[in-house]
Amino acid sequence: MNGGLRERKRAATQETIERAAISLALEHGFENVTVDMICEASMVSQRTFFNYFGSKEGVIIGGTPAMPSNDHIDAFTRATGSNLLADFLTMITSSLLEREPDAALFKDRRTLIMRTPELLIRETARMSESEDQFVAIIMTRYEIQGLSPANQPELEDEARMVIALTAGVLRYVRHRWASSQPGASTRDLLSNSIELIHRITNDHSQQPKGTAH
Amino acid sequence: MNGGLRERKRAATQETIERAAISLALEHGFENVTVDMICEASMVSQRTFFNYFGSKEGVIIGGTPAMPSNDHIDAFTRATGSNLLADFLTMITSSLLEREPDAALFKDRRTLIMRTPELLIRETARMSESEDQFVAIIMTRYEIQGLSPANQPELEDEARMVIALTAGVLRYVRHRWASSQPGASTRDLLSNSIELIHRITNDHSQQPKGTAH
DNA sequence: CTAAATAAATGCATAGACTGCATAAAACAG
DNA sequence: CTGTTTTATGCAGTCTATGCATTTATTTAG
Repeated sequence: MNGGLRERKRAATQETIERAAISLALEHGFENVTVDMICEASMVSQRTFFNYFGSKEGVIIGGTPAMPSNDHIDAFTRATGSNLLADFLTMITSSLLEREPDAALFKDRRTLIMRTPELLIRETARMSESEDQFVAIIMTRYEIQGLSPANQPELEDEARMVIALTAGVLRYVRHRWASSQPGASTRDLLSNSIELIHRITNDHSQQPKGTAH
Repeated sequence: MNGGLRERKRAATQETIERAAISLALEHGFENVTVDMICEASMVSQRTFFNYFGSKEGVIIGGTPAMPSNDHIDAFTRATGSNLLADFLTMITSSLLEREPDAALFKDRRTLIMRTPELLIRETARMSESEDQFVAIIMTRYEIQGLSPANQPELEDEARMVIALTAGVLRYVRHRWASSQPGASTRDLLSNSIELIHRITNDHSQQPKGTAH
């Protein structure tokens, strides 16, 4: 059942189409590439293309919304760290990185997404598509941390705000990813972003930063 | 030149189409309404529809990105308040509210947008479409506040993060708008949201909130 | 190994959003 | 009233996307 011919062929076809699409889009710009062009380059029918990815955008940003693995979720809900936003952001970025094992392809995708408004919009929207699931995950963490279920509504509000903020920050992170050097550490990038947020929300307007530390 | 027949007719046509579109979409759901249906209801050709709004979504969320008025921008750049994020958010929401004088129509739009994922995505994206202009506005404020232009790059980063965060928070605010009662104060909504953000970013995990304060 | 069952790939027809281009109708300026 | 400038429309065509029927390939049961 596993590793059968069918499964392997399916994976191969998917990869062929994806690579063709990314390559074409990098060369001509996403909006100047038609689905037919991608199909011809990857030798499948248009119908097959849509069977795999559902939409033209899907071939770049992924046909199905990315959900963190159970391991990541566990690590998040049980984290002892006190910074909810940082931990959540870490979970999300980890699962994004892990989704694409091929580093070069990962970066090509990022580059493409950042230079194509349409794609960036979609990718950003992905987070809120799964909003309810994320809320559930955050609520689990609250629960494990022993927060009283009494004020569940307030906690849920808080969770939604965390997700909204994360979606915003992710835009920033993606931008950095796309222009990063090979050795760049995502961990550092995240902690810098969190620090930046702190500066902003605790803004005292006087000597906000810059030369500081 | 002003108040001419042409201009008035144009405004009337636009309003007719918008009302027809919103009404139809509220009744049948945005995705079940075709452009042809809107055209028939408002007695214009399809071509005219696209001349006015550019896209099916445009008729709901507005054909052109909303930019705050000069008054709002001035108020923002010269604000003495120390909370950059709060001030920026205030400027944005004010200009959104002011854009639609008809309160009932404003709420219909919000309701529609919140119940239609596709529209919500677009509306959210609107903010980043004008990102560069917003960055410029924020930089002006920094300048007026006497921040050294020496660390301009860092300040620009900070500005972009503020915009990203605002985009996130706006999602939350819109949600509240759509479900709010007539008398609800936007000012209160904003200050509650800001407070929520503070709780999150200063999170101490122990007694984070709920019964507190 | 063969035949039935299952899954995948394809072709075809069609809807619906959107654009370019040419033309007709309306409003305006002098 | 006449020439100019804006709007409105018609029409043909492109492109994404979906439903349905058919063919082809893989798997599994006997």
